[in-house]
Amino acid sequence: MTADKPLRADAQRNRDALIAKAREVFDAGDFFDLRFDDFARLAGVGTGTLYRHFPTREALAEAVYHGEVTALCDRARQLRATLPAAEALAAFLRGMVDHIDAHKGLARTLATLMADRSGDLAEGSRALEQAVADLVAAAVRDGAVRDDVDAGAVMMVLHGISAAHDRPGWRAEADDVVTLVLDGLRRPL
Amino acid sequence: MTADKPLRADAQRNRDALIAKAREVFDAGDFFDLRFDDFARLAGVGTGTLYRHFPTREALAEAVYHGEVTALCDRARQLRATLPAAEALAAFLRGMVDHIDAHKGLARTLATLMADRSGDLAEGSRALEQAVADLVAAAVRDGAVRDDVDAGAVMMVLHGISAAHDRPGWRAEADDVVTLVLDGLRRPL
DNA sequence: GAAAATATGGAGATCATCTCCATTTGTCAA
DNA sequence: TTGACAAATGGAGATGATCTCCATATTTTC
Repeated sequence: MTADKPLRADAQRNRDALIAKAREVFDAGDFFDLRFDDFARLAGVGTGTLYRHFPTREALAEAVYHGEVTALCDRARQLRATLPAAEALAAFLRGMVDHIDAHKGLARTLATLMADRSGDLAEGSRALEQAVADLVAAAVRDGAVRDDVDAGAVMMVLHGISAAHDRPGWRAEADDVVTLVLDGLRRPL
Repeated sequence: MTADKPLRADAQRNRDALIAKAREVFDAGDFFDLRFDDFARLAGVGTGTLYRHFPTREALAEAVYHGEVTALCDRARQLRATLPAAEALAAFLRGMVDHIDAHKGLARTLATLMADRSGDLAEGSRALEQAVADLVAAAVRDGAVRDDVDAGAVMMVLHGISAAHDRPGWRAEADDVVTLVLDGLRRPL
């Protein structure tokens, strides 16, 4: 959503339709088999409209990702409000693995489209990083985890989990990675 | 290298030239700004020759990656031969961070090109995974690390380190991730 | 040295992307 | 409710990158 002013109703409707259809096609794993023009058709808009809202596939992916991140941040706040800090962090990380597992196609497509921009990303990634930083900081304050590793390292690990979606043993390995990281965070206590 | 039979000398020469130039352009970060036809020109071959050896940019990336992996596997063997198992594992992981740090453009370009295929990859990735598995297994035998986490989890983390190359605090975070993983591996001892 | 097989390379065919602009739609004020 | 104005639309066609075909060149083997 542009920060400036709200879109006209028809523009908002079209943008929402594009994002919804994109999420669907991403999760089905079909996005790369489609011409972008044809994706516009699928979403019920013209090519000019598609390009006006999202000049690149990556721009579209960022918008889809933004929606995912919003949900994940809500989840993080929820956990912090209801669990002790260390448990909240653990639950959040394991919840992310569940989420990626439940939306494999989506995770795969987003990881691929955004492979060239994991760091200086849109608002989305910063918000997620802040949510993870808040979870880690709360656990540090509780004395439950070490204070010499920040959220950036956890984000990097989450990125690896998300980006390695197509490994055959992905689920078990992702669970193991979360275990290693949580144990590593508790290590020097 | 095809497993079947050796290439003719001129074909081998052209293939080597393509791979060498690709590595150079990848590390310079220019690959995505080039038309593939123009890359052929830069490498000193015709478009037909480029497409004959590497039908896609991803195919070219796999060949470049294969060279990187060969070097990394050599390094792993060297470390296993000269250090105690746990130290060899630690040195290898930290060495990978050094290597990625020294070849940022290369790591970035490879990660981007191969974003859609981290798992069922070419011979290259399997060889690296075997090398890491051997390092982990040796450390388990020494009783230095837990035996309930296999090399797949370590590979996933390494993937995250490599794929998150453009984060502003990349180096410090990568070092922290290796620390977390090593501490996590030692955790329940 | 000749024959056969394989490799080459670049013009041009193919195809996906992207833009332009005539037309349509939405919003707002009177 | 209507008209003016601004913004949005969409698709034909322009643009540009990819990819293939095949005449020619080179390598290999006997």
